[in-house]
Amino acid sequence: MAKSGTRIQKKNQAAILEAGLDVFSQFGFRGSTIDQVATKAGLSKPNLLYYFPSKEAIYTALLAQLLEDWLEPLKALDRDGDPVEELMAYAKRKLDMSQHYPKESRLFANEIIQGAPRIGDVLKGELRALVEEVSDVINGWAEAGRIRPVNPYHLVFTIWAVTQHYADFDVQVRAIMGDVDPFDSAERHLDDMLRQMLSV
Amino acid sequence: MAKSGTRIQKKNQAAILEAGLDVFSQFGFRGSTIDQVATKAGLSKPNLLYYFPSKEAIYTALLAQLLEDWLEPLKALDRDGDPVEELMAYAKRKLDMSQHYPKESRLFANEIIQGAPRIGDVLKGELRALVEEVSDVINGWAEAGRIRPVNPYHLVFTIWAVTQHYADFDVQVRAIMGDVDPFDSAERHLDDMLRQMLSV
Amino acid sequence: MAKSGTRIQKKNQAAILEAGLDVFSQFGFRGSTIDQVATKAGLSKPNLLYYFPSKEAIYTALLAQLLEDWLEPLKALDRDGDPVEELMAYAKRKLDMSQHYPKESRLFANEIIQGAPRIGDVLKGELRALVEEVSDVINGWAEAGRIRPVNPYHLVFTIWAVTQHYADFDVQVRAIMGDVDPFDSAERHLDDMLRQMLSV
Amino acid sequence: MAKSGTRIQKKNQAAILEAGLDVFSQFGFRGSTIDQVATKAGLSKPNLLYYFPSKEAIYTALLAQLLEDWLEPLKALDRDGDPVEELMAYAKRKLDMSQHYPKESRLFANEIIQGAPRIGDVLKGELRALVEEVSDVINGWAEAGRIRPVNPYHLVFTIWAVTQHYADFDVQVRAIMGDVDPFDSAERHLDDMLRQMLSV
DNA sequence: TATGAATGAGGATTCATTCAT
DNA sequence: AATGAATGAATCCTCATTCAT
Repeated sequence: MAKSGTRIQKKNQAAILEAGLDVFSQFGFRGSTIDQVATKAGLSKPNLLYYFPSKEAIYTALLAQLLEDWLEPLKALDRDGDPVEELMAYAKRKLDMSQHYPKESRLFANEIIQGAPRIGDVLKGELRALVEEVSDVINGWAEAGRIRPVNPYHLVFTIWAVTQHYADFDVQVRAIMGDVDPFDSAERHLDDMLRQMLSV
Repeated sequence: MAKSGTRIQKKNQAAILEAGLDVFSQFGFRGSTIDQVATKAGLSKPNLLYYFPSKEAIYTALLAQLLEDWLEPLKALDRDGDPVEELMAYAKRKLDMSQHYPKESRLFANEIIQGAPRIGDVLKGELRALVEEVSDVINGWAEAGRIRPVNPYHLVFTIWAVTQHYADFDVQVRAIMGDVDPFDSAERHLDDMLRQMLSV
Repeated sequence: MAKSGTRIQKKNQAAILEAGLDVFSQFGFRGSTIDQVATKAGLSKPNLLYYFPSKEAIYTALLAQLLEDWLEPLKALDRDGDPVEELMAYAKRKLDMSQHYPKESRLFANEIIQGAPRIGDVLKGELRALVEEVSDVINGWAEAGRIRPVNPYHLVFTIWAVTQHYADFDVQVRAIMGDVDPFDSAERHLDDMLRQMLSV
Repeated sequence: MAKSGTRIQKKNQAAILEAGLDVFSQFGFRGSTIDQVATKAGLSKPNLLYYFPSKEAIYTALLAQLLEDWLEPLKALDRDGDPVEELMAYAKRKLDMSQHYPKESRLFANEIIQGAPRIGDVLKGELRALVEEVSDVINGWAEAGRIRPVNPYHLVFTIWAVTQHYADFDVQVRAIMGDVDPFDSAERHLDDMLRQMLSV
């Protein structure tokens, strides 16, 4: 797919991916042009296409890279830890990602909203399996009486929805909250919400 | 903007708006073509442009129509009703909208994710004012000890995030839950979540 | 070509021709649209096409009507009148036409500049013959010593050029002269010029 | 606006401008198509648009270039020269331009006739100022008794009108004069006319 | 590695004209 | 005599991609 040799190659690839993230996350795949990406990456269009064979290739590379980061926190959930703390830590990590990597979140959101044409398989495969595992863990905790009984799927969706909202709907959130930084108070709210929902 | 006379006009306009909703909600504004909309509406491209002067006009008409429906439930919140019931009813309405009007939700999400270029003003104006009002109501309830103290802004965001997630991330939700209809269990979860968060 | 029956028909035909003159004289044939003409004439597009079968037909009708008015003053030149007075009267009539029918002049100019695709034959036929006649008259006058010897063709061109300039280059003339009405002083200038050129 | 580097760029730009002059001068702005220009320039349409961003840009570039050439002779008028000779030299230069650059003249005429939408400002600014200066010079000459008293504005218009007529109304002039080259006799006529008008 | 040049396939929109009523 | 509806053929312009160097 992408070249992976000298320093300059790596530098340019990184620049392209970063630029691609900027552009694709804002305008979506079809709404973005190679020119935008190339300009932002400081390269000429043909030179950009020397590193990635097509617009699609850049986008796909971004998505692939993104997916790993996306799934990773879920894998870190420890069935032997304290249930409430574990879930709250997971939510916290997701919120941090929304704060520090909002473009990634929006890129992902864009892809899903449009029907996940490029990552549908991952969703139905790896992600589904992962969530199933997590679901088992949560169900185990509930059966053991260590958390309130909850539908594990919807619990996971809730954490995703709430945390990603601050990245994906950033414009709306800030339009409503004005100059107050949403993240200053969001964590507290999330904490409270989960604790209420889960604590026995 | 749009003609508004005879039967055939109304019929075609409606067909165009419906087709536009289909297409725009899936591909976003830039990712959609007039051809797609025209074909789906059963019209030729120039004939479609006989009813709406441009691609943008269709999109704008959809957004405008959508925004009203979007803001309306919030206005229905009754400060003299039972706090928990009022908020749960609101959440329920939002969830119903996600279930029955998922395309509208995705169209809206698309617009917001891309920076709300066309409705930024509404967000900062009418929506912000509305949420501020609601925030006052919620704060009043909390101060009166009728619900647990919560950050009203984040409470509203949470309700939005969770309910809209089922429409906007529909593909992902279904990829994970398989053949089970998410909405069958979502309401129960939402109910439980809000009751835990709010009941004193 | 055009219907010619009832009052209403005549009224509408006249309205169309007048509107066509307005539009065509400003934007040229290709630069004008039937819609512009129809709107200005207070008719619907299809109704306009009920009276004239095509855009071209309106334009042609205008040109034809115009040509007569255009050639007519030349025919009025009287070989038995006073040479200088005759020529000055002719020039005066042309100047008056520029003042009172500038659109007609511009329509004509447009057509000629673009190579006279529609009236080339008239130019090479009727107009040429007319000018030849006039040329004979002028030459006769010169030979009789009643005016200074001049090239009759260029004399005619000069009269055309100078008088039509005030209509065709109206914008430029007014840009340069500011609020002063060019026609107030133009006639005097024209008079002087011709008298100097022609008087023995 | 236009690239300005390598040989091939200069070559293609020149080809485009030349083709644009051909086409625009004949059909006007709206009546011309990019395709016509591209074909005449020996380029594909998108390749043409690689050099100029739009149809308008080509036209504007032509007009800008043209305007300089257009104003220049006027600046050359020398208040310290012999009045009649200076004015006749100016007229001669204008006539030469009509002979050798008729397309430029027609392009200009087209623009003015249609209301000078793109150069109205230049007309009201630079051109007006220039003519005002020239007007002062001519008035000075007249007051000094070195030429007959004339309205300087109309004198200038007359020179413009008569000389440009041979370019702008070329088709008509040739239709009337047949095979005789108008320019062979035009200069003589112009000379005579100005001398009669101006000599004391 | 890098870029200037070129192009085919769209894609939005315009517009003269036709059709049905 | 009039109009609402419809369309095919342009026409301007964009853009991913290729080619030559």
